[in-house]
Amino acid sequence: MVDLDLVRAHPELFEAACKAKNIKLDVKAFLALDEKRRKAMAEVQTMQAERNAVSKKMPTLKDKAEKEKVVKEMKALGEKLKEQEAALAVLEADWMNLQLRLPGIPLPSVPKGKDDSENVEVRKHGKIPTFDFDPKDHVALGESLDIIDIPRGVKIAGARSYFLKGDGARLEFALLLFTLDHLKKKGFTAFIPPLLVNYEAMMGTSYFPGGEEMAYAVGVKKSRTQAIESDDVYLIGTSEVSVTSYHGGETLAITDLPKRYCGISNCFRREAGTYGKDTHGLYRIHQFQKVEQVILCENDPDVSANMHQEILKNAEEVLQALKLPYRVVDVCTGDMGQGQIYKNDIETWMPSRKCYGETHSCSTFHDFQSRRLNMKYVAKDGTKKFVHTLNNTCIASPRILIPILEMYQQKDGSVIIPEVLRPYMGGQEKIST
RNA sequence: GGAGAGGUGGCCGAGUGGUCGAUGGCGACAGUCUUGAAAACUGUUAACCCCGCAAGGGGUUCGUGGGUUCGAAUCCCACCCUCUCCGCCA
Repeated sequence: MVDLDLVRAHPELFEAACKAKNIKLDVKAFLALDEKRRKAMAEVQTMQAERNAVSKKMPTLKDKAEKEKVVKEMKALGEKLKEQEAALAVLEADWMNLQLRLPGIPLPSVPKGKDDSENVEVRKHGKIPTFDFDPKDHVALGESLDIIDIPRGVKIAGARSYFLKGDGARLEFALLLFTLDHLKKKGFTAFIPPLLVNYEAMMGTSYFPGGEEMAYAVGVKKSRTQAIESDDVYLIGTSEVSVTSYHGGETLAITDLPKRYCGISNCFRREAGTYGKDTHGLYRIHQFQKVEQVILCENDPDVSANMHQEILKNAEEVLQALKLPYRVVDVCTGDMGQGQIYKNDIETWMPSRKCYGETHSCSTFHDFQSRRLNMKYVAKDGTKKFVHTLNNTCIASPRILIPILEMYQQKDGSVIIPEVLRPYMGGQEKIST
């Protein structure tokens, strides 16, 4: 959600943002509707004012004939009002639908571009490895070590499904726990959040409206064997949804800020519209586990910019501890989400793909989400302001298993366990057949 | 799943058809008193939206949505949520 006064005063900013982000939205049409809506509101409110004034007088009317006359008039007014209110409700619904699709305006520093091919590399870390043997990819490694079973995952759950098994399952939890401990040292509070959330949480974090087909809705209308009522809850695609919504509707004290939160959760993604894309292995799947950093801070661009760097650094430190080569990119306008105004991806080197693959995504929203979530704080001057929100992945598995397995594989087909993870695996040093 | 109770302002709680955005209390804020504080006393104290440069005016909101009515916190219907008891269960 955006500042409507700003839209009215400077529609061109939002038109430019729509164009840059490839959002099909007619800002002028929205403003025309906004005008129409306000006109209709004025009419309705005038009628309501009259009704209220007469109603207030009603008990004082003693004369029976006069009273009857007034009642008759009010009845007519009431009917007309009902019609106008219904018409206004239609306008409001259309208005809201457009209003929720207005984009956050990218910061001036964000590179212009149409899609991820135009993201701009900021820095690289680590050395791209060479192997003195014929390296396997993570699928082959997972299969030979019996730690990943994709065919059986597909058998029971369909495409993009998998089992992690044995040391594969343990390795994932080691990664998650290591990351949680890392963030604990950085002052983050961990959350195991609801995985099923209501529409408001999806809307508040700006996944809805627009991203409905990306989320699993729970309670199918009809199964093969029986009709089931929908529960109107949705499986989160990231704990950002639950954790950012945690203080929704609240007014925080400035001394409470910044909030450094992290959610650990399963994440569910329908991956609609990605048919045929990244079908191999564990890169793009329907379910995974993630530790996500979430920040709520003051409504100050400098403060949130610093927080952005802080959570970016936290994630980089995890990759450095795992000794994985990665690069950081500035995400271009065309590859940003509706609400994001600045975004970095971290891409980790994946030997089998012979390229860097996105493993982290660090986003600044300013007050875009907090306006939707109605999440404020009392500023130094005593006024209430919307907080700034940010979030970044800290680790997401099993996608991160791709570089780990592939980078740490040995000639004999075994995989060395990264040193920092060994304490979380009972001191185990390698996975072998 | 069965039975019952309930959802009112920052909090507690009154309010069963009209001068009710809502008595009272607590809290918070300001003032009087005090060397200072406490106590006491006095006053102020909701959010959102629309019009307006402003002063100000108007509207909406008593869980949510619908209905009855000239008029709804109050009556009717549906739904959501909370609590208590019983059953079932990780």
